[in-house]
Amino acid sequence: MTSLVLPHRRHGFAVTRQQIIEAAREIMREEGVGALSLHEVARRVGMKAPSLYTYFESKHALYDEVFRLGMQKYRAEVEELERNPGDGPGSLEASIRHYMRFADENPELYSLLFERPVPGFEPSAASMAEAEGLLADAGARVNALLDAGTIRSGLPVDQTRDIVIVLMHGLTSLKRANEPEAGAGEGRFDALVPHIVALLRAAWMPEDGPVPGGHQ
Amino acid sequence: MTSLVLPHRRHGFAVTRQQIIEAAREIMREEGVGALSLHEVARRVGMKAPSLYTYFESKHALYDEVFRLGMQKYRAEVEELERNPGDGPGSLEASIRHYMRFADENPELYSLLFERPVPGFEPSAASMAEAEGLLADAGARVNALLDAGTIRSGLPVDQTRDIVIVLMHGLTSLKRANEPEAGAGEGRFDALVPHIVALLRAAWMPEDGPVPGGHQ
DNA sequence: GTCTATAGCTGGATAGAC
DNA sequence: GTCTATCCAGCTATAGAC
Repeated sequence: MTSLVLPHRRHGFAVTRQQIIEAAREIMREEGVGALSLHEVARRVGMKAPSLYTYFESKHALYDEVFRLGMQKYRAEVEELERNPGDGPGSLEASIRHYMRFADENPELYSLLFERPVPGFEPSAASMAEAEGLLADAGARVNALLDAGTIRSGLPVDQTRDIVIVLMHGLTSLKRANEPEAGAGEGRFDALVPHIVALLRAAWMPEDGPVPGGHQ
Repeated sequence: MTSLVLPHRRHGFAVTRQQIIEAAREIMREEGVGALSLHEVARRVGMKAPSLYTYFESKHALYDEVFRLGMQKYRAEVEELERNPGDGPGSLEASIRHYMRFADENPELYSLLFERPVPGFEPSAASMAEAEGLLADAGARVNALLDAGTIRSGLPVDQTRDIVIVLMHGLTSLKRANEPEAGAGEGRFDALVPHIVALLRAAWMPEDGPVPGGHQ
């Protein structure tokens, strides 16, 4: 159980590293993901830029760590969300709203994770593993919704999952581009969420039609 | 009919201006929209950077012109597409595929127009007018699809239009982030297009169910 | 672990000669 | 309309003293 990893010293190293990451996220949030600058990071943590190289090999390595931690954070939130039971339409709506809220609360993470706005930045293998885990999580989630009859598609799980992701991502991306000032739950695109849940519920279900109030 | 606008001289001014715009698009395509640099533009058109200020007031003004012309180009393509008749599912599928193809052929325009990746860049009033015209076009288009019974939503036209846009944009944005190398028509997300058309066709239509082959 | 110094490059924009 | 010169600033990254 001996720690093979941080902190190297009594506590300073890991703490400083965390501060650097926080400062980097702050800059990305304020100036855009592509505007990250090591000089500016250093300024904000009270250092000179070269000192940062003690903590990260390069600017890309800093991006990569923010990416990896961002994926972990999103996955942890989803896990927490699923601690509440439910396969019904309410839980699907909650998942979509959570995705939108995550983008609202962590725009710099949303952009870095799901929009890939930094040309030349490719996530490391470790980071990609997180991303693939997220996709697998989503597949399992959609599978449960299909089993419960909350959504019907007549398609393989993977394609159904992709349609759900397309809707979540389309809503969020358009909201951010067209209504960046609208808060969580506000605006044209948030208003569509219940209708989109109904759409997924009604699809390919000619026999009985949508059941707006039903739960299973 | 006397030209109130370019060219000021026999022909040189407008030509050079066009070359500058082309070079700018080229850079944005290669390096990312945010990486546009006037020095690099000048290099490519065989000038020095200060000379560009004869043609554009600032870097933002150049962005704005690319934005405006990009909107015009997309709208013109849509108009051309609609020259072929049709309110059926085939024409909806064609519209979605056109959106994806536009992003594939003009990634720098797609990003600039629909993703807003340049912090601090706000389109001018003239450019916003183009953007609003595009939204109106889309509304009219969706209205025709509703009238023809190709899609059914039980929602106001504006919300139906927004759902269609969400789907088109979600498909395209995810494809670009996750499968940037896939060509037009290729990949997981392109494969979803027919299913999404069927989804919009089947929605809120409990009486008769989807009619995959039907046209009106 | 942090610093100074520096290399070596990039950028947007303006003034003023021609 | 294009240029040179310049201003002033930014940046990533490395070398090496302390």
